[in-house]
Amino acid sequence: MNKYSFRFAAVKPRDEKKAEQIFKALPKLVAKNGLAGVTMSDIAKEAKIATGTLYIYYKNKEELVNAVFTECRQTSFAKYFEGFDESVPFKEGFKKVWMNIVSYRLQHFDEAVFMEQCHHSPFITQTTRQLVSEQVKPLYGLMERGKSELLIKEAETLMLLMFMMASVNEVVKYIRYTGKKLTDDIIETSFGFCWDGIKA
Amino acid sequence: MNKYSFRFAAVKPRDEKKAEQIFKALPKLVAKNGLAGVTMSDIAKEAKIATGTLYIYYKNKEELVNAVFTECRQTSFAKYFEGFDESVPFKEGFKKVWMNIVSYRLQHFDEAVFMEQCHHSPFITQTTRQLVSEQVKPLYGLMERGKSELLIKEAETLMLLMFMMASVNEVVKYIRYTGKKLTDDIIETSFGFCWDGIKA
Amino acid sequence: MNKYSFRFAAVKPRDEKKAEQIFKALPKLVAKNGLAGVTMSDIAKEAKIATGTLYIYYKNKEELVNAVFTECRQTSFAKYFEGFDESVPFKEGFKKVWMNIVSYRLQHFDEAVFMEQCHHSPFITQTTRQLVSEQVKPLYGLMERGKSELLIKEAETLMLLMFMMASVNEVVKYIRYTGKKLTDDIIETSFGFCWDGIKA
Amino acid sequence: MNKYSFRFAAVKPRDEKKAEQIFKALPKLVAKNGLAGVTMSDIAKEAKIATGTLYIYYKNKEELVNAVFTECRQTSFAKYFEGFDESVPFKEGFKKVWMNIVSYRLQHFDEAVFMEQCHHSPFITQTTRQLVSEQVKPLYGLMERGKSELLIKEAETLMLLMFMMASVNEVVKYIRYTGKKLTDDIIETSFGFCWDGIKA
DNA sequence: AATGAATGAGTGTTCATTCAT
DNA sequence: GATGAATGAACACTCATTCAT
Repeated sequence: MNKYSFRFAAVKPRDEKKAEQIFKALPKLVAKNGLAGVTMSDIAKEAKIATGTLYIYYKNKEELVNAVFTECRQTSFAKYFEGFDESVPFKEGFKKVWMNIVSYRLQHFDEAVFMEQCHHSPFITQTTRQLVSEQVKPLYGLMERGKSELLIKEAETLMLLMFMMASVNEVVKYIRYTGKKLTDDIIETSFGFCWDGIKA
Repeated sequence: MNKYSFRFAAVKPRDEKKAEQIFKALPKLVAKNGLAGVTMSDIAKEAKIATGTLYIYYKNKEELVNAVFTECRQTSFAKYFEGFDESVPFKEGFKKVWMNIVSYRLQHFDEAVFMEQCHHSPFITQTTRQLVSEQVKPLYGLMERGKSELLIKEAETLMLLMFMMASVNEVVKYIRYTGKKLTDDIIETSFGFCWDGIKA
Repeated sequence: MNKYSFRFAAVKPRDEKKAEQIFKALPKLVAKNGLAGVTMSDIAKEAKIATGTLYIYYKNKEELVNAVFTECRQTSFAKYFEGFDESVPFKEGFKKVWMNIVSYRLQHFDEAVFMEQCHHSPFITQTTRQLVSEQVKPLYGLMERGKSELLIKEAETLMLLMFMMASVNEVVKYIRYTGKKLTDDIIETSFGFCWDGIKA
Repeated sequence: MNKYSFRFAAVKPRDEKKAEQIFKALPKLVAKNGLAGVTMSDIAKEAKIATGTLYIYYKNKEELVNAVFTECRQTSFAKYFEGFDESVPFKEGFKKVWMNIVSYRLQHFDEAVFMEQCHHSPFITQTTRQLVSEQVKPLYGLMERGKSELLIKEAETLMLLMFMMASVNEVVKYIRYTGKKLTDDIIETSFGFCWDGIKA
């Protein structure tokens, strides 16, 4: 750099860390107080930023909630097939996925509660809801493979899937509300409920 | 002043019809707008009374929500064993109860949504939550009879129960979100998931 | 009234006095601080009511400003022809109206300032602006009579009218900014400017 | 370091081009949205600079508004006597000035609106207001010459001047609100109002 | 008891101003 | 100097609650 060079004015760029803080703050607060009880001021305080700053990242509360909701789902669905191997026998792969979902929801319980609360809230827009149905597709594929291998009951895929998710939610709630550790025993019992329920 | 005069009558501290209107208004509104979006003014309007009148029946919003929540649960649990006959074989009785729950939740879907929304809301007090566990007891008894007859897996009753309720919720959601009629086919499939999952 | 009669629940009706207080508060504040500087909280304080009460009488700030603006104009235009007699010679009648306007604007200077400020504000809607042009019609009629009697220059009525109002505003501002009394001398001089300017 | 180095030069404390952009932006925005509706961010955007930069040129919003207001008045008053020749007969010179003012205000209508809006705003300080009265002095001189030549009514100079400006404003508004071209006819009529009003 | 106008604390949001880059 | 993200006080507006009728 010399006298002929002009450094273009440096600008403080949007801070990725702040986006992350906001993303973490909302589910935590919702799990504690319900969507009803969370204010923008609460979110700002939890994320350790000023209220005004929230509005740099999101146009308003609705957009903030939708964005966090969408990202929550994306992040979680991304994990469901982690370590899943197409080549292993169906039941083993299915259990892997079932277990992945249980693990993720237990570790991110706040997010799970947040997403459940969002479902009937006026904040979540139709656009956001449509995104969700896209994300479910890989799970459909899995279930259909099970049916084609004649290992799974010949029922509508959506019903099978909803039942599977219901069983997942059941373990997660059980662990959370009893405060117990997720032992192998509990896993086997719960997965047993699920598998025996749907196996051909 | 005589027996026909009611000026100082202590009776009728409340108009049962109004209480009923309030009781119906809240779940309806919550199902539409989420607990977050329901105001006392909304409730009054839906119940066709004045806002001030709400405060004659309930001390404040929290008490109103708790009261309606409690009554919702009570009313619904009261129906679960309707037409249940101790003397019929276990599976038949179990299916009767399972079906009762499904039917009630479908017919009173707003109430189901309302209760789900309440679960993580700051409105529902600890006292109210404790009431709930009382109501569940008859279901415990049912499940334990199944275990003692060796028809049901030897798992913790709470887990079995939660799994049963999960399967109920699954059908209800399935019917609601697909908009389908609750056909015998769907009933058989769903109950099949549940029964095969827990049967010994 | 007897035991068969039911007094319908008495309700506190909208208080006309409050509407009046709001109507007076806004122009006063605008004259002091400009439309730019007036908040709903200021208006409420000046009208000695709670901020929330403003929203019982008006849906929002825009409606409040438009309503007060419209009423201001109506009230003032209503006074312009007070004591005006069609049968007196034109110049005399014209002077009466001119003087009425001057008097009114001096006595309600705040309102005059308020209305001027509104003119270029984003608050005043197109609907409100259209109302204004209706109110001007009687003045048009007056001016046209002057022209038909060949006492007034043969110019476009609108121009004559605007010039007349300009001369009114000039006296009003003069009195206000110098702090002088409105003497006969000043009246004669100012009206002279106006009359000599437009007389045939 | 020598005379060709500017490192510590006190010169160019500000970029004249930026000052000009700011000066143009404010009246334009005020004319569109009213003083009430103009934000520092709006000004920055319209002037194509960053908000922070505004604070390099002006300490705060009040100073900015006052500075632009003052400059507006200075620039406009500077034009009023352009092409004015002391040696031509009074009426001709007076008309020249009257016409200059009309022309300037029509061409810079935004500035005229801006200045009118400022008059009752909390932004304009007493100091700024005093500056204004200085600028008017040449107009006083003009009017007094008319009186001394016995061409103008023997009235207070301030009144004559205010009346003259009122007539100017009237034409300007007339042209703007009707959307008409400023024809010779309109000029003659309007100037006629003014001149006949004040001529001896 | 019933009403709904009135209240004012609290909400989402904006915006003048600051500050790290 | 220039930038625009960050700040938080202040705004328009809402809503649980009170109160005069």
